[in-house]
Amino acid sequence: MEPLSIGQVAKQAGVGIETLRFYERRGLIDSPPRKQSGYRQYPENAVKRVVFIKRAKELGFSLKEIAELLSLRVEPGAKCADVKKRAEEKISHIKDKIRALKRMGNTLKRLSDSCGVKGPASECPILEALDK
Amino acid sequence: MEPLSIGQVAKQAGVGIETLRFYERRGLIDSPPRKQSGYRQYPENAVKRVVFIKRAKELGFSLKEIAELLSLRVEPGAKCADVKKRAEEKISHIKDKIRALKRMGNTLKRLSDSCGVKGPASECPILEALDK
DNA sequence: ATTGACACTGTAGTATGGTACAGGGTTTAT
DNA sequence: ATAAACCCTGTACCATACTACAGTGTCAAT
Repeated sequence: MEPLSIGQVAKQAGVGIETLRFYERRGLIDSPPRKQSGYRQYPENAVKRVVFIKRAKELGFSLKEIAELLSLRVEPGAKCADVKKRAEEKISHIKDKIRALKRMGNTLKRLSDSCGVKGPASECPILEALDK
Repeated sequence: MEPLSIGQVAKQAGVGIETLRFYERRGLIDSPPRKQSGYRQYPENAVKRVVFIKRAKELGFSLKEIAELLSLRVEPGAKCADVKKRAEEKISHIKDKIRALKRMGNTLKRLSDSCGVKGPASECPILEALDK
């Protein structure tokens, strides 16, 4: 399999070239081998890794958290149990996030439902509720 | 009613003094009148305004969005429906996030459940799945 | 009157997650 | 061979939402 240039990885993963170099500096992707010219030569699975990062970001994980998730597979002495433990921590973290978002959503929904559509904003129950 | 000092407003609203000056620069709170000394003299309702900002932030609005929300109250022609529409947009974003998090949580859970505890991480099904 | 707490402006720094050059060298296609 | 397209490092910059000074002036209590 032909190694990929940074531009090819960027294009396939749907991110900018600068973003890849940024992720590399942050340790989210491995420093790939270089050509004699210094050009990066990415293995094919680099694209998958970047897509994973993108997805995790969309789910609200910070880059730091994503680095932790990714480090699960790199640590040489890591036992499967360790990985499982981290995964479970993440699951609980995800549940907390869902709960917080649900609270937020419910509050907004309650307000929105109580909102008529004709009055001036000065009588809007959303604004009034927030004003208390 | 006695006007409030910036420190009093900060304390009552539960924010830092610097935050108030920052909000003032951003146009989220009105520039209050000043004493001859230059000290800010806030009307009592300044506290409510800051609490409004705090709550809206907790509901996931950015300061920019909050400024827009606040401006709706001031614009004479603003309809309650406009505010409702913005709230509903927020609700839909929140729902998307929850759905995505649930997917990720389920994926992690499935992996975690299939994970033994004795093997080295290199054979861990979680890690293998992340690589896909 | 003097001390300590409080306030002022202006500037700079923090963290997060990138994005945009400048000033080079390299590859590829014609 | 030469031009376009690509890549390199390093640094600086963007928005967001604060937070922390430095250097100075003011207010309240004793």
